[in-house]
Amino acid sequence: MADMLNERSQQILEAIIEEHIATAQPVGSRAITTRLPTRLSPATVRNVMADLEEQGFLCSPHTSAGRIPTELGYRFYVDTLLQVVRLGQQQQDRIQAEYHWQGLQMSELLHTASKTLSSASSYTGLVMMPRLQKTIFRHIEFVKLSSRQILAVFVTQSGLVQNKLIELDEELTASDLEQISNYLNQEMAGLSIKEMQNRLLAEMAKEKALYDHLLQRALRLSEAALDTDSDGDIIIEGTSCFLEQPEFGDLERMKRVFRAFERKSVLFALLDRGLQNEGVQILIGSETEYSEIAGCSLITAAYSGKRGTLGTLGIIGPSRMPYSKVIPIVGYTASLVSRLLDQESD
Amino acid sequence: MADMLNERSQQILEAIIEEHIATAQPVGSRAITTRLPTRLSPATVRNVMADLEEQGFLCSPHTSAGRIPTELGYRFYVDTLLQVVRLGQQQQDRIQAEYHWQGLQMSELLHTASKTLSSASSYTGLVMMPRLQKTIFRHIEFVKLSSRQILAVFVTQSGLVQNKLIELDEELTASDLEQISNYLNQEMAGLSIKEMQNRLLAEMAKEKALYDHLLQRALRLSEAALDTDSDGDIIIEGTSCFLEQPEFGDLERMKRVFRAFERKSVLFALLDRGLQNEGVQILIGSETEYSEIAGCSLITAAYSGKRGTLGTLGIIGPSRMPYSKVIPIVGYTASLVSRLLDQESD
DNA sequence: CGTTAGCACTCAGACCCTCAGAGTGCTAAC
DNA sequence: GTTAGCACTCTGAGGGTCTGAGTGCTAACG
Repeated sequence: MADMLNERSQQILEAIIEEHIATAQPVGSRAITTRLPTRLSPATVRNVMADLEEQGFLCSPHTSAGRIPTELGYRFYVDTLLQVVRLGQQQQDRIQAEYHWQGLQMSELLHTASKTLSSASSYTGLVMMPRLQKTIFRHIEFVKLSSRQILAVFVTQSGLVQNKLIELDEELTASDLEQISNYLNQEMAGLSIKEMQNRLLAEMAKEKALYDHLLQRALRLSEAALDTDSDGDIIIEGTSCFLEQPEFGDLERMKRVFRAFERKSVLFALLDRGLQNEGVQILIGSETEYSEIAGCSLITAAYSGKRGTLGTLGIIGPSRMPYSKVIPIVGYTASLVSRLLDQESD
Repeated sequence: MADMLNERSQQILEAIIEEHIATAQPVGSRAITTRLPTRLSPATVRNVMADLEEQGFLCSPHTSAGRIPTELGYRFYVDTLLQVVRLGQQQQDRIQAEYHWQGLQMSELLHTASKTLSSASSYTGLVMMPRLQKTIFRHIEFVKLSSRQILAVFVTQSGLVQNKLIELDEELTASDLEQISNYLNQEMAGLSIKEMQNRLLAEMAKEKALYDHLLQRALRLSEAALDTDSDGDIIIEGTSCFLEQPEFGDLERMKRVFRAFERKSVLFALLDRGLQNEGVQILIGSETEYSEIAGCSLITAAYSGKRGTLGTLGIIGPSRMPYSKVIPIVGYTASLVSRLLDQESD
């Protein structure tokens, strides 16, 4: 792919894309000549631009406007031309300072992450809450609220706390509850929630005919406690950044984007895809495969606790986006969040 | 105030306002004649309209447009002309159905409330989370996560659960923790969090010289647990409804509104004001006293648990809003939420 | 004296035209 | 292969005109 273009064509493509990112305007041959290392006439640049258009890297909104990058153009730029620099120390410090780090709960930490992603990039910050299924069980506690009402509190290895109110159809004494939680804490520690659920189901099947009521209750109770309905929430911050983007001056497009933000399912699917990948993942325009957010790009990276990947975070903005600035921000935030989560679960 | 206008002027004002609410356009004398019970000529209506403008209820964007209501006009309409009907049974049912009621946690309940407010009204739903300070303490539990790390879980009378991670500078055994929580649960049940904090401070002062280490620790631990940083969050749903409103076609105004939504402090102050009032409160335009949301109106109502007011909920939208439809929605939602919260804390 | 018809007046918005500027592609010369 | 020159195209701004909606005023009417 990179071979399709000679050195000079690549330079010109890069210059066009960077100029367009800066100005949001179609770029003419004239403007490019000043940005190039070698002195070239506009006419020469025009020839090259015509070739680039032929090959699908550029297109022109109309005859007498300049050129703008296509999605293929951005993709080539990101894959081949762009060199990502690490984040400067002072910017790292500025981001880190936002997490005035005093025993934050995980959920607050992730809210902060979403906010800093947005403020540092001036695009919209996204953070996927950890998928409980994949986190590691650490501790469970049952709090008796009334005769038939129990609050289950469970904590994951990475410090995420989850509450669940359970209505009982039979009464359990405080010591029953203690026995049950002791059993679970001893037997299940170190399993993922998913594994734990499977184990519970297996035990329940095995013990079906058994007379050990307490065990049965334990199994049923913990099953209820782990039933994770609030799984996979997404924290979105800085949606108003979209209002600043000239390419969304069209209200119709803007509405589509905002509605997608409210439904969240689209963003969830996209962030979920990022779980598999190492490092920073970039989705440009229709690569997202959702027409609601046409013209948008997504930069994501997975964050992790001690025991592996927990979720993804990133930013979403128009495809015309300063990738070289945004990619390090996402990368740094992911590693910072991972580090902070590691600390937390000492 | 109501005496300033005779019967006919009031009818005409009402017709103008309702027409404007329906069309978002300035209303002409001609259009009004068809909406009036008594047959009048446009010329007569014009005379009345001129008077209404004189008195500040109407204004005209320019000479040859019709009239639009001023804030004073809306205020008079809401106070005097509008008769609020109760919500129809089928609409009540439709709203209530959204709360498929199976052991929801309070926070999910309130999220649902915000969503139904938005979807039922097609404006933006707002719900203020209860101010912990004012809720009633019910139960506290300490979960030992590691030697120096404790998770405090406390539950309020109305079923709100709050977690807090506490770092210790000295080690506490499991039985210490149990003693401490027993002490707190016995001594403090039924107090508001605010009262409880005061009580703790008083005890701490009194026992300063004392050698009862356990008590000292109990006091310090619970003080940390109750330190409510996440207090007063606001749940906003359906911001994209603003994009539909023709009066916010102007991007500048739209941006201001969205930024206010992101900062939340403005909305918080407004909802907080609604805590004092009985019934549904209506703030029109500049009555909100925040220029960021100029041209917006806020309809709010307080919701409560068994033991008094917990917080406020409502909707925000353009001042041109079908008050007669929206007010019952807010009122009904507030009472529904109150009822559900009452059930929960049996 | 309140109501109404008639009329002159105003103004926004649609429409059309023109023009300047930016940028292109092509051709021919370097 | 590169560049200068040139004819061509298209957008967007600016300005003029026209229409329709709506007004305020005046005078007549019951």
